[in-house]
Amino acid sequence: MENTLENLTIGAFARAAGVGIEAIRFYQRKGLLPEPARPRGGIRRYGAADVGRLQFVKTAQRLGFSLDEIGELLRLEDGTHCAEARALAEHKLKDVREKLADLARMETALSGLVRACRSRKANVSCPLIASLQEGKKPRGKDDD
Amino acid sequence: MENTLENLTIGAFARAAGVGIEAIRFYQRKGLLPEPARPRGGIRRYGAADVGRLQFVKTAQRLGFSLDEIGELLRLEDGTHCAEARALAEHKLKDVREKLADLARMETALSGLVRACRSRKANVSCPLIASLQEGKKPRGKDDD
DNA sequence: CTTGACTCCGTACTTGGCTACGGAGTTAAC
DNA sequence: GTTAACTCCGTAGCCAAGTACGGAGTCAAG
Repeated sequence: MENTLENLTIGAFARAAGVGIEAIRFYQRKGLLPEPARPRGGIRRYGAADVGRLQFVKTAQRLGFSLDEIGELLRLEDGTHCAEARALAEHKLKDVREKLADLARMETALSGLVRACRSRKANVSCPLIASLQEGKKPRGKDDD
Repeated sequence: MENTLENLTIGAFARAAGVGIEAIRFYQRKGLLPEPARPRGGIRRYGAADVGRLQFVKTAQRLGFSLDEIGELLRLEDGTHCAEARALAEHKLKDVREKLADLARMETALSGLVRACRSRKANVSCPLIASLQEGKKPRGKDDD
């Protein structure tokens, strides 16, 4: 049987998404990826939708989400009932927006550094810490 | 000796930044946080700058940076020579901008879901995977 | 119908990032 | 000046996220 985009062996699937076979099996055990049925004891086959799902897992991971959190995001993708979905989505949205704000501040600081480096050819530092402190509440002894 | 914001014991430092004492010592071993000198065999003291640095570590971690990468970011903060800094900063900037783009797409998908949930009170799903696929090169067999 | 590459599945090992433990020393409060 | 809480430092253990291994089964090409 040929190995088209809708008929991938696990090895071709892994190559298509740029991960190892063992990682795929690991994600399946975690419930993040489906385990297609084996035709009468044969081998499982995967399709483009699986590749997309796996790439999403890797992208989300890079954005700082744990596999458990990614599982929650995938439940949203898969469509859950509205009440449940909405609460979860709002929670994730808050998280994503905070990350966006922090990353944007980091972007500003880094691009400032690059610009400074381009003009004056001297020793420069980069106020990364200070830029991320803006917009965070200063911590007191009682706010845990 | 009192425990002011510029004269923190490690315990107060940990509480101020919301982490455990052992984590601080771990970051010190990794070179991410300084180990202040011990006054004639006494105990180390920490200040507000250390708190900021530690909070930066935690924030960056949440944004998907590993401790090694955070070490690189801190080298930028601390000011290295321009040539080196610029290359590193440009590299990190590229990474940050990719993350920003992905997070923004995720934000769009999630806020769309929340909006949909607010209006129709039905079963909805959330095209997270599709939204993140836009702007990614479709993978062929030769582009690794 | 064999051969070589691949799949399946279980188990074990590894790495990154902490967390716990414990004995010896330090400090602050009484 | 003793006591309770805290610090120091080394070592060990833990959890998340994989990675490696290996024997048995499957598949496709010759």
